[in-house]
Amino acid sequence: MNETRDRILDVALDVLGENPDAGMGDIASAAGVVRRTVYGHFPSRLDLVRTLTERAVAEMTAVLTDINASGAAADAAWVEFIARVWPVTHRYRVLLALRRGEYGEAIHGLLGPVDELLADLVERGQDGDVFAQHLPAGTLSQVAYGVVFALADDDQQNGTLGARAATITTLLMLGVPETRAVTLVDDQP
Amino acid sequence: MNETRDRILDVALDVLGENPDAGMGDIASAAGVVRRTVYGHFPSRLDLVRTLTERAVAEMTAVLTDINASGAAADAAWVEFIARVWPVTHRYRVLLALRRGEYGEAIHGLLGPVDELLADLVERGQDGDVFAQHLPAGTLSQVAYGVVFALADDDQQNGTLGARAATITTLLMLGVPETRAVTLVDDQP
DNA sequence: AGTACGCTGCACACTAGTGTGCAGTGGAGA
DNA sequence: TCTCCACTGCACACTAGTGTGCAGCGTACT
Repeated sequence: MNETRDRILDVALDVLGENPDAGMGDIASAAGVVRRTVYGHFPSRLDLVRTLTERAVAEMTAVLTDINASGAAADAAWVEFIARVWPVTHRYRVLLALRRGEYGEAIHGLLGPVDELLADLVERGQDGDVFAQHLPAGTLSQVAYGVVFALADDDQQNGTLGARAATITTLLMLGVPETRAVTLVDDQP
Repeated sequence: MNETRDRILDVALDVLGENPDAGMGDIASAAGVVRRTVYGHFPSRLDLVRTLTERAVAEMTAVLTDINASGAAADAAWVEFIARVWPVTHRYRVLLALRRGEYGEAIHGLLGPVDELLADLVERGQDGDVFAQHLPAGTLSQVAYGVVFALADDDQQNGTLGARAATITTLLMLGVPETRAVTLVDDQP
C-alpha cells in the first residue's frame, strides 16, 4: 500500500539529487502525478525533505552502530563502512546539497547523530595512532565523508571501481599509508 | 574611482559566501546602498556573479601559470599553490556553491581554465610517480581542491594553522607519504 | 450497487524575488 | 555658480514558487 507515496519519495531523491532547488511541481511530474497529490502526502516541502533525510540517516546510523559494535580496528572499520554505504551513497548525494540551502538548519540537526558516530570512529583511530592527527576528528571525518559523497556523485555508473578508489582516497587522507590502505581494501570480502 | 562598485563586489563575496541564495536586496543593504544602485552597476544578478567569478579565476590562473612555469616538482608545486591561494581561498569559498545552483552552467564554464591547470599539475605528478594513481587526474584534482575550499570554509579565523593542515591533508590524498608531506610543508619559506 | 478513498484539475491567495522607469536630491568638479 | 552624475526612493510588471479549497472522477473493496 501507499505505493504512490513511496514512488514520490524515490523520485524526489533523484530529482533533488539532480537539482536541489527543484520544486514540488518538478517532483510531482517526475513521479507521474499532479502537484496537488504530493501535497496530499506531504503537507509542505520541508516535510518531504525531512522524510527523505530521516530515511538516509536511519540507514547510515544502522550501519555505523553495527560496525562500532564489532570492535574492529578503526581503519578496518572505515573500510567496512564505505563498502557498506557505497551502494546507496549515490542515491543520497542530495544530502550534501541539503545541508546548505533553504532547510540547512533543520537538516543539519537530523544529520547530527551520523556526524557524531563518524567523528567517534575517527577519534578512535587517532587515539590508536592508526589515523593521523593533522586535523581534529570532527573536521577530518566531515571532510572525508564529504569526499565519499563527491566521488559517488562523480562516479555515474556507481561501479565497484569507484568504491575502491573512494576507500583508498579517504584512507590516505586519514593518514593511513598507501601500502596498508591497499592491503585493507583487498582483504575486503 | 568606482568605489561603490568595488564595495558592492567585496560585500557580495561575503554575503553570497554566507548564503549563495541571497538576493540583490541583501547584497545592496549589506553594501549600505539601495537595491536600485546595484542594478545600476550590474544589469542582472548573473552579471554580478560572473564578475565575481572572473575575478577569482583571474587570480587563481595567475598563480597557477606562474607555478607551472617555475618547473618545480609536482608535490612542491602543489604546496606552493596552496600556500599562495590560501589567504584568499576563504573569500572565494562561494565558488564551491556557485558551481551547483542557478548559474552553475555559466560559472562552470568560467572555471574551466582553472580546472585544466590543476588537472595538468596533478597529471604531471602522477606521470612522475610523485602522486598516486588511484583516481584519474581530473577527478583527483577536483576533489583535492574541493577539500581545500571546505577546510577554508571551516577554518573561520583562516589562520596559518589551517593552511598547514589543508596542505598536509591534500598531499596525503594525492598519495604523498606523510613524512615527505611534512618535510615539504616545513621547507616552505 | 454503494461507498470510501486516492488522484485529478482547476481555482485562488500569498510570498519573494528580478528587472525597469522615472523624478528627485546632493555633492564634486569645471 | 552651474552642471554632471551617482545614488535614492518610489512605482510598476513579471516570474516562479508554495500551500489551500473544492468539485469531480475512477477504481477497488464490501
